[in-house]
Amino acid sequence: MREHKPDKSEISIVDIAEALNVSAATVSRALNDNPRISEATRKRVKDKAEELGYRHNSMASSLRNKRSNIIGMIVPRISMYFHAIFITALQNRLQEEGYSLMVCQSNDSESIEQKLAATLYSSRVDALVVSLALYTEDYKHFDGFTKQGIPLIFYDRVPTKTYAAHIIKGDDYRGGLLAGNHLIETGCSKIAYISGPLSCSIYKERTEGFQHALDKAKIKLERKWCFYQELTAENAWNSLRQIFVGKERPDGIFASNDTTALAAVEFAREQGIKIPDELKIVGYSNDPRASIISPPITTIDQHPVEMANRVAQKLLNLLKDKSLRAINDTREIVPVTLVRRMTT
Amino acid sequence: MREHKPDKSEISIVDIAEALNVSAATVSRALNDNPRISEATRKRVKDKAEELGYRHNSMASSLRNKRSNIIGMIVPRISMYFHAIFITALQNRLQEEGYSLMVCQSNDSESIEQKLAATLYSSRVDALVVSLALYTEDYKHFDGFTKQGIPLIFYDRVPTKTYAAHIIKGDDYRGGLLAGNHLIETGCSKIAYISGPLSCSIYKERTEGFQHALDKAKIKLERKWCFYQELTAENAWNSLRQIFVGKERPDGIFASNDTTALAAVEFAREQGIKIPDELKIVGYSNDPRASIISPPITTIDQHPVEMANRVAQKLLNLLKDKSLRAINDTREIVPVTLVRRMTT
DNA sequence: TTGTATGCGTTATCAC
DNA sequence: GTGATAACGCATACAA
Repeated sequence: MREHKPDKSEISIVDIAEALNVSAATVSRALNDNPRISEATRKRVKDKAEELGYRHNSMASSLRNKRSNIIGMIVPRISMYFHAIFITALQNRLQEEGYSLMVCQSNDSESIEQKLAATLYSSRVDALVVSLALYTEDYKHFDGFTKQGIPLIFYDRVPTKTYAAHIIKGDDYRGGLLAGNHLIETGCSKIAYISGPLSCSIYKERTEGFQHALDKAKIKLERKWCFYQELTAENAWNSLRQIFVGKERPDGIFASNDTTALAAVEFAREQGIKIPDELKIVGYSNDPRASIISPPITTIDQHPVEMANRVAQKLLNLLKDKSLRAINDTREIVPVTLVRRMTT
Repeated sequence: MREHKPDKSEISIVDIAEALNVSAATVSRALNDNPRISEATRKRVKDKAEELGYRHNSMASSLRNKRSNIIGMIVPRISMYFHAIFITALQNRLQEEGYSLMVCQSNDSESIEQKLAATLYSSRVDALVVSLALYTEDYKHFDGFTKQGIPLIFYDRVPTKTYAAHIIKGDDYRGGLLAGNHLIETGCSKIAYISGPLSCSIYKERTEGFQHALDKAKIKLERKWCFYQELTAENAWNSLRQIFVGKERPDGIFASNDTTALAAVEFAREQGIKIPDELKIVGYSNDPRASIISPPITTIDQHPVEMANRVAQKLLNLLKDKSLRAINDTREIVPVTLVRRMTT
């Protein structure tokens, strides 16, 4: 028996039903625009709902429907330009379809990534979109999603080993190749390379493409001029100091992100090294900062919006048609573009 | 009667209970580390849960508890440096306490902001954190939160009119004052001003502080050198062209964000105007781009991390102690700092 | 320390 | 076109 609760402020469909002398089922149907309900009742219900200040309870609804309409997302950091743009584009698209994005940051820590995966897993997200942390080489923490048939999509930084999931990534091999070819074509022969760790797919593939370009031109990549590390400005400066310590100096640098390319330009400025005459630089990502510094930096554009659109499309297909989930290891490659500026 | 479902893959506490010959209540308690349960049972339950691949269902839990452990958030754009840093700091703190952040972007559109507020409202977020869109001057879409006793906190871009909500904001008045004083002290007397629209609290207050500085020095702000508009690079260029169209030129510019200050530096470079000799520039926000351009830009730091920490603290207090919700119109001001660089 | 019973708010199924 | 009912999974009050 329902007791009288004078302070009961939350209105449920039952309250509306009572007020209108109809059943809760009818109210639910009317509110959901179910076609089997008369126009008149629909209106009566909606008006009364408005009047009573009813708000839909998506927890109850989700529990009943077994879907939360929430898409989980794990990214390294939202402050990275590429990811910020990607997230925005994805969010705009998903919002149109009634989904919300729950964006979490791993801060490039594998252990945080694991915790977030667990949390999102029990939060019952309808799908998970991930760009991996820098050193994640084991993907067990995502197994549950696939086992439960929850769509799992990796973008940009994707598994380097075989793993049952959808993958949508940039053409990093080509990016590395373009960068290498471009440096060579503009006359470089002694090239330094500052890369991210090879545990991370994007750096691994950029390295392969870059290496291929050098091999073709029979240019050797000097061991002492190669770095594989987290691409912070500070690390970049340390590497640059090491690279320019001796008499023999490179005439080109491929930096695997723009933060590092930026540091290289600043380093050269400090050292009085002329760009592009004495030193050419190519970065990666087309971060806005790359076009602001003097000289503006030649870089590789990854087309984050297009990548987001492809992820959105894949996601929506998977969400709408469960039968598509039988296949869970598709792979798409998004083209990259070299943007030439004044450092080459 | 429970039917046999061969493909039933989701394990509930009932399944664990049956497997262990205990009640569901016991399982629930064991899983939640309820002290009134024996160590032995707790372990048995947890082991079995692990074995069966049980995952907690937060929808059911939320429905029952009437709390979602989700904090809603509406920001203009996550690609703005200030907001990206703020969000990250807030998220890190809230995660420690078991809350998730649902970050939504208004894209500076009031109508999107309204929709997001409605969605988050029926998503049953436990609290809402908002930085307003550029032209939002009516706050009705947030009324529901306060009515339901859901903590509502505005940060940075806050209501300009009296509104029952918690406010944590930067000292924009002081920021404007500092910028004005600094330009005057470094010798400017003919000052141009490119501001955001005055519908937005931050620009309104920066304008007041700036105006106060000029008044004190008996410097008049020329009508034709004042702009109040969305602070995009494109708008900035248009304004700059208008400002520098005639013979009489300003010797100082206060740009109310760094995007605009950046444009001013580039404009000056294009026009051959010497900075800081012929023209001094002060920006706002301490965006990383401001320190990268040549010459690096003098700007105002808003201390996003400190602001986020204060919001987190306020939020957690409100969440933990419902009695605090009696007061819903507190106000905190976070100090700002002038960062002097080479444009002044 | 554990079990029983109940309800959170919604919606699908079946009946009329 | 509408109603009655059950069930989603969990956690609490109350009993034992």
